[in-house]
Amino acid sequence: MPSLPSGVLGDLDPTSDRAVFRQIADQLREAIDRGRFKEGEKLPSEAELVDHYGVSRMTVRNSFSVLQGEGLVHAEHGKGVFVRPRPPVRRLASDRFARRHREQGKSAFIVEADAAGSHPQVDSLEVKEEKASQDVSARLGSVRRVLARRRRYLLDGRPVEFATSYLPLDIARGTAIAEPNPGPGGIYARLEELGHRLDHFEEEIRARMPSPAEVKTLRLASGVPVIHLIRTAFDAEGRAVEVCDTVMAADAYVLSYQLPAT
Amino acid sequence: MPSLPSGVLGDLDPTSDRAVFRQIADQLREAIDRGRFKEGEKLPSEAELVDHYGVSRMTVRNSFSVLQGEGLVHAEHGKGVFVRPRPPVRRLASDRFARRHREQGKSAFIVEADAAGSHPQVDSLEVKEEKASQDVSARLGSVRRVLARRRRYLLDGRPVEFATSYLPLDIARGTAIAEPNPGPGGIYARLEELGHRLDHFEEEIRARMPSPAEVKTLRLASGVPVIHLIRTAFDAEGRAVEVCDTVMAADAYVLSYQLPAT
DNA sequence: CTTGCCCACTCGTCTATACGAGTATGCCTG
DNA sequence: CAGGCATACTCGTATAGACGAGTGGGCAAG
Repeated sequence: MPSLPSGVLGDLDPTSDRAVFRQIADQLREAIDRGRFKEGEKLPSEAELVDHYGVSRMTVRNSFSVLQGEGLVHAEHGKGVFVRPRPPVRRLASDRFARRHREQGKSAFIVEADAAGSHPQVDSLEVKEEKASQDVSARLGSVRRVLARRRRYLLDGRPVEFATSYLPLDIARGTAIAEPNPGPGGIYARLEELGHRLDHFEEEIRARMPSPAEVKTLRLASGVPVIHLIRTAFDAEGRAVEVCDTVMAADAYVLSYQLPAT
Repeated sequence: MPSLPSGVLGDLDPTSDRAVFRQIADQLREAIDRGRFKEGEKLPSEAELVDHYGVSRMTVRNSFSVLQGEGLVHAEHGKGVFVRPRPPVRRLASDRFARRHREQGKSAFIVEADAAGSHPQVDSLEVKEEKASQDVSARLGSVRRVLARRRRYLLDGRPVEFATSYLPLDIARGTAIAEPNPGPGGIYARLEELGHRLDHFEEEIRARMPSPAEVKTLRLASGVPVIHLIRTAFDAEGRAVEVCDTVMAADAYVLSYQLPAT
């Protein structure tokens, strides 16, 4: 059995009020923060820590579960526990839907990812008519049924975002918006062609822990929250013409907004 | 020993691949989602679930820890495990720092909370000069030392937000901004009086799990992420005159932005 | 009636053990 | 040399038991 790198981890304080598993978690966390264990690096195995601290295995596992909950480490069955690497972050600027960005052919996601040197993918295309949820109906102004466009975005093979656009049927039915591929500039370009000149967007942002379904869809590690963004697009008459419900892996995004001071 | 409410929780499927503690967590989660256990209500005790499912106590505790990680429940020592109530949410509009909101005497936080019928408090006032962190220095344009204004915001006694404003010394030193109470309209009003007409703000938003220090300061339950917002204020010359670093309890906030479509 | 104590019930921490399953390595066999 | 298997290591799941500590209700003493 390989022994621990000396000096990285200290001893326990038996006189402390702090629970043993918390003390161990504290020491590991500090070692990670100080860079003694680097991103992607393997932590000492459970057995090694059992030997080092003279505690039972469940106590060590308890420590790991604390760090997992904080999103600091992740365990891989059969391999070990590793410092969770910070994935490349996608930056969303508040002007990403401005009209000037809508002229070219490709979607904003593809363009941005290419620019950042990542390999973008969009999958799980589903376009169908369905009953509007209570929330969507309220946002769109009491519509009963809507066109729903679902898709999942991946960067370098990793799912980072899952989004659904909802549009009133009287706007979207029978148009290019109801096609799997709505064409250059996306559905916002199509909306404007159809005479719905976009005036402004409203975005609501929440953060929370993911549901089990979201963990599965976004392949989230434990300890990674999601950013839940709901965007409503309004046309020049003040009518809500689209609601887009987006769930993002929080470790893959920074949202950036520019606001006037007036 | 009180017996379980009948019919709420089913049996285990011994043929399933799914781990027993996950099956139990699934059943509890579903019962909560369906409203069989309401907000604030006590779940069956560990001992009751041990009896009901015929498993060991650690297995039941493991189930609870899954739900705790999802932010669905919280345990209270000596009392039980409860469905976590959703706290009242504070809504932050993107125009909350617009000049027109800056005329009256009280701070935005106090005004909004009063309007919402909550009892607001601001504590942990600390105002001091200090060395700028690398990040703050970069945002403010390579300043070495800054004035830091720290404060914590509470709603109905619960801490919801912890914020630090950083200002270059050449702007803030010796002014009302360096006072614990900067006066009506806050530091933005003072900045404008000092000739720094505010032009626009830039806000960066991240979500992540809290550090242990943040858990303590905001008294966060496990399974509650934080929203990390960094706002930079620019004056009419394009100079960054303030950086405000804010950490919010994610279960207490919805951020709302209004964006032009042009 | 009030005070204070005891006790039952709750979750928190920790030990010791067992077996299963995924991974990687190296050796052995063909 | 190539393939397959044995093995040792990893974490995952589950059991059974022990003691500690916070909470609240009931009972007994004052």
